[in-house]
Amino acid sequence: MVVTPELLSAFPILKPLPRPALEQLAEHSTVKKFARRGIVLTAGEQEDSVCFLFEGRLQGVDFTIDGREVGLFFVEPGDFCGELGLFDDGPQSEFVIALTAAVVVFTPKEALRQIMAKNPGMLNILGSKLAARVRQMTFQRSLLGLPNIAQRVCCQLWMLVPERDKADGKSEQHAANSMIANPPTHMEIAIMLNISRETVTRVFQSLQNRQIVKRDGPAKLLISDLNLLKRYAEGSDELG
Amino acid sequence: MVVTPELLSAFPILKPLPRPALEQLAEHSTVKKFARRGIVLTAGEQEDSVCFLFEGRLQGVDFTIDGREVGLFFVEPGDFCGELGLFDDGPQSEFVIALTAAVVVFTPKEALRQIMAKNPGMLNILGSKLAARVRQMTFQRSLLGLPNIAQRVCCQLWMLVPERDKADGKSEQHAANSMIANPPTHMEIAIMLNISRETVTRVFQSLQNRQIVKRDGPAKLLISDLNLLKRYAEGSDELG
DNA sequence: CAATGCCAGTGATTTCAATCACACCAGACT
DNA sequence: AGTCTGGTGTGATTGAAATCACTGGCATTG
Repeated sequence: MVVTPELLSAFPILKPLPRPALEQLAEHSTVKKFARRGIVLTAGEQEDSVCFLFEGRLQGVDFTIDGREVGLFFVEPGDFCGELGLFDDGPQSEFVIALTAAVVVFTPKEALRQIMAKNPGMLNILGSKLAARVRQMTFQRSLLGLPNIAQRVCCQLWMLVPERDKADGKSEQHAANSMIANPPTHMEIAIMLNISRETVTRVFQSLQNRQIVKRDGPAKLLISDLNLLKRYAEGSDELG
Repeated sequence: MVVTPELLSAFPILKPLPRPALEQLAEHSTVKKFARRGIVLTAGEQEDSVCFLFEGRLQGVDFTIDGREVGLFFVEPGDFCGELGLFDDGPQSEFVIALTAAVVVFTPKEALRQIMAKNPGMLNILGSKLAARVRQMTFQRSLLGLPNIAQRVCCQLWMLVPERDKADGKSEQHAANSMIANPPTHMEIAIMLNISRETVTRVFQSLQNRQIVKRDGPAKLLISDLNLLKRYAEGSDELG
């Protein structure tokens, strides 16, 4: 499928690039569609592309020595993954799989490297992205230290709330609400948090009983009370 | 205290730098000594130096929302930390504390940035270091997925074995041995692995009973049988 | 249309590490 | 010497989450 410069400029990191650079990138990029469970990047492989997610949701996963699946991060539309290879020529550090049907733009590392070399702004942006990744991993690790499992789930849920809704309702009196599109399955959340699928289910039940979240079909999770969710995430309140 | 170019060139990443660059860095660098438990870098602060560890052992730590300490990584002599700030101007992502008395060289970010800009080799090296950091965090995360706690401890222990000794004894028949200088306390290992201090103690007892490790004063931990330790780490054998 | 597979929900049971509550030891300090 | 402190060693108890073993719903597919 053809990739246009316009498509690329839909991604925040690429947006500031000059038109010729975008054209150059577009020329070498390809779009690929993945079905649920499709493997986008393979750990250990010498992947030669960076993946920009246009639609859907991806998850970085790894496996323990004894074969258990471990969830590392989620990738939301507009974000990208596989950027580690831009900085060294090591292997891809983890698997990236599609949690939902997904549309991904593959841009060769080499093309991006050339842009990076010419374009110090780009270098900075990619550098801060990598730094952000480290910060995010650090946060995720600190989640695992929480002894209260329900709090862990609430934190993870909070992170899935769209950014624009988070600020909402700070001053407002009524219960601010939001929606998570294509939410991960209980299992997918479980491996992120090092807990069992059943435990995630039970926490969700508890949240539903308290009218804090609500399922709306398989592709939508409504958050009825953002403030309350946040309180649970922060530990100000405890889920019995 | 005065920092000489020779001192700096003791660090693998700085070694390939041309002499003038080293001189420039040395001029702006300072040495600082820390006592055990000293705080080298503070999370949230806008730290303006990269820390090269000359002697001792450091640990990156974070805290959960409810105040528990979480161990992130160890820093060994010859390695460095606080490099995230080279790539963006965000705050230091975690605390770094001295586990033993330590000698640390502080080199201002600005000086390093200048070198980086002039010196594409340096950029690559720092880039791959950051990439290595991500890989290392990914691995550490996967450790936490191990259901067998003893195995976790053995993996962590294995990672503390000096690199040069690891290859050893692959072909040899006799039990290859090694030594970990200034090993972390049980508590410090515990927070890395999300387990309690007592549990670490019990695993160590078990390892000592099997003559796999042996204390030699507080500053030395002897590994009497590297191969066996590795087998436990890999899960080929189980510690009752 | 069965038929299959995947996801979610739920009770019963088990297990195993956290916690608590100590004792002990070595080194630092007075 | 005496006293503190920080690290370690150990047993008893307990509690919370994993596991097991199901049910049932919904969607895809032959």
